[in-house]
Amino acid sequence: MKHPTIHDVAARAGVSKSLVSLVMREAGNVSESSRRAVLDAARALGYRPNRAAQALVRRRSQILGVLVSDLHNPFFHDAVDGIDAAAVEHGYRALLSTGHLVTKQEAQAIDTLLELRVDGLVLASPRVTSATVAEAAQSVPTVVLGRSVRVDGVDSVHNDDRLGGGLVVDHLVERGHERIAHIHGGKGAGARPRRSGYEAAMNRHGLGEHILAVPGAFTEQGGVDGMRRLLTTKPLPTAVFVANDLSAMGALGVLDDAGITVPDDISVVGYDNLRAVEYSRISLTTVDQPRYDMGSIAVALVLERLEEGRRTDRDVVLPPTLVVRDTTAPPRRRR
Amino acid sequence: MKHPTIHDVAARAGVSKSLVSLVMREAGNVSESSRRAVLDAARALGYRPNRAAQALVRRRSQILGVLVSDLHNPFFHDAVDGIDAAAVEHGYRALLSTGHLVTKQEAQAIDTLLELRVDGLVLASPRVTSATVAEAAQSVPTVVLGRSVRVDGVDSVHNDDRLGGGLVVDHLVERGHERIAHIHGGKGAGARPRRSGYEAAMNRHGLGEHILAVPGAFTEQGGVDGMRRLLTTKPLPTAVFVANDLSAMGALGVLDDAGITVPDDISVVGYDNLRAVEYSRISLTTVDQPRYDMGSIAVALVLERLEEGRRTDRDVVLPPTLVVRDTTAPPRRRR
DNA sequence: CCGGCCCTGTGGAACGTTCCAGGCTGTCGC
DNA sequence: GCGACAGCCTGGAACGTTCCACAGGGCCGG
Repeated sequence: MKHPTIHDVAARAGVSKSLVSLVMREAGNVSESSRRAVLDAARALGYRPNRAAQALVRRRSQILGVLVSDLHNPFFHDAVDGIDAAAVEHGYRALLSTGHLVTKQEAQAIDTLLELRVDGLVLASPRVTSATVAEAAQSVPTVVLGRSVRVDGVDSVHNDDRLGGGLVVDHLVERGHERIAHIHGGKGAGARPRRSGYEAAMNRHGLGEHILAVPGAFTEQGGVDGMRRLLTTKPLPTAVFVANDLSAMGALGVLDDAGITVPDDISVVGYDNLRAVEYSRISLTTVDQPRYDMGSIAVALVLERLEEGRRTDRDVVLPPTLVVRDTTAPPRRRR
Repeated sequence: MKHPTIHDVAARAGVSKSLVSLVMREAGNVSESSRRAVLDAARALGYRPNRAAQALVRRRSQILGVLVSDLHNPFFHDAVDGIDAAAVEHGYRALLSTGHLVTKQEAQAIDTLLELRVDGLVLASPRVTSATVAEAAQSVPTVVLGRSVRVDGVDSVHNDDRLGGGLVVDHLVERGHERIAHIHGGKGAGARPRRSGYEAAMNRHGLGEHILAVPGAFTEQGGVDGMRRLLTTKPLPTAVFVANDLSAMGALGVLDDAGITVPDDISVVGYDNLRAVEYSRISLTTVDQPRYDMGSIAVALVLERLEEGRRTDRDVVLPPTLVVRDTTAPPRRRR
């Protein structure tokens, strides 16, 4: 339980602590014999460099902090894969922390990361206020993933949610739908633009009168609540665009319980293209975002500030793509 | 980008660094006026204590490291919830790292955590060798979650996979099945005992001759491969116990593609009771493990060693429970 | 009025590293 | 034979904290 230090290694190898340091970080100008002696001593003692001490003197920890707002949402898993891979590739390690969708806990998680003096911060769909984000960005390069952000000093990478919302409506209209409703994502990342994309497209198609957006959330429960609400509307919509796949799952469950068949009675579209959704009761039509790439781009953005000294803000927007599967069909002739 | 230090705060507040330290960690014996002055100065400067420096001098970081073998497997999400909650409750923070199911990456992730001098380590279904686990345990209290482990100095918490495997067979036998096959989980955590539970139960029911275990893995792909293999066997089994839910999803997909109806033609049982599985094509019969509790127990085990100085090894085994849903039915009369 | 103690506050050492300035050898060129 | 220089190695300062020993002042009791 007692950690050997560089001094212990030095003593055992019969050299100075400086030499050990030189060997450990593979600096040049060390004789082969000393190198060997040090390495042997280190192995024998089970020496492991203390990153905290290292970070203190170099002012770099080589660690990137990642805040994941909701570990349960598969959207983040691929993003984290991308983050992790990019970080490692550039000699950094990613450390995750989560706030379980609770603002205060998220803020504390960010605090912990910042106190640890991570070199950069990736906030995946954070729920915290932009003031908190701005504050973080003041001490370390920070990028927000999954939502557009207008805070000074903060970069962001996200897909074009507005466009994605439009894509969905276009597809449904093409299939012949007019009464297309939307269960929106509340304060979730990207929820607003998805909704406005929906509304704009509806208007564009001359279906403004059929616009109907009911509240939901980016969780299963959100979809359940939204769909229940929707089922009380007088002429049932013939198609529903649900804010994300997770909530679409919930919505599908409600429809099933109500004996409403998808897509015969009603068409459903989600957003995110989660893998699990392919295996759902019925394969969901959805919108895909390049999650993995978003993760690696986020890291690239952090590194640009960190290593190249960029000071201007960047907002990277990636295009979403429609994935048509089995939950969308033309509407029933008449109801 | 320059982090203010305790000295900066001291200068601004007109006191000594020691006083600032006293105030920041809420030690007693500080006058109200000094406290206020320090707090104001800290706020004005945006001071944030440096955990690395703190950790260096107290030999505690108040951080628990968590290695998650596969972020994509929902099994871990609840476990992490439990870990996080328990950690926070005891004044620690959990930091996650992942190895993406690759042994070497996992080992590196553990290394990073150890170099950071986390106070304890929770390894969730690690893929690394027990030598690596033992090594980690030598420098810090370590508990393995999700698999039983026989390494000295390491605690573990897991469900009784052997019992779970038996539960599944009992259920199927009770429904009238005899040709019950198993797609096992390879080297996955708990895969071996689940398999031996299956085999023992088969023998117990006098169905030893029908034992048929084909290789799989704890991933969707594992289930796909296993089921494809199974479909080539001469008299098709009437029921299949798949090593975990994730692979059961894959297996169900294969059956669907082959035009085989579940549960009419064949019954399927998974393991883990993932939430998504309730919403799958057809609600999966599965075995539930108390994931959240496993997480909090893991933390408790770490803390027992850390704060109470326990030195004996503990192996906590939790009971699994069968969750009967829609993928199991009596076998077809004759085929 | 003095000794002691409590209360508040201070400086310095230590934690485990890195980095800098510099110190030996030994070789080479002239 | 001597200066220069390369190659290898060293001690000490610094990083931002905590903690310890101690200091000054006020107050109390005798």
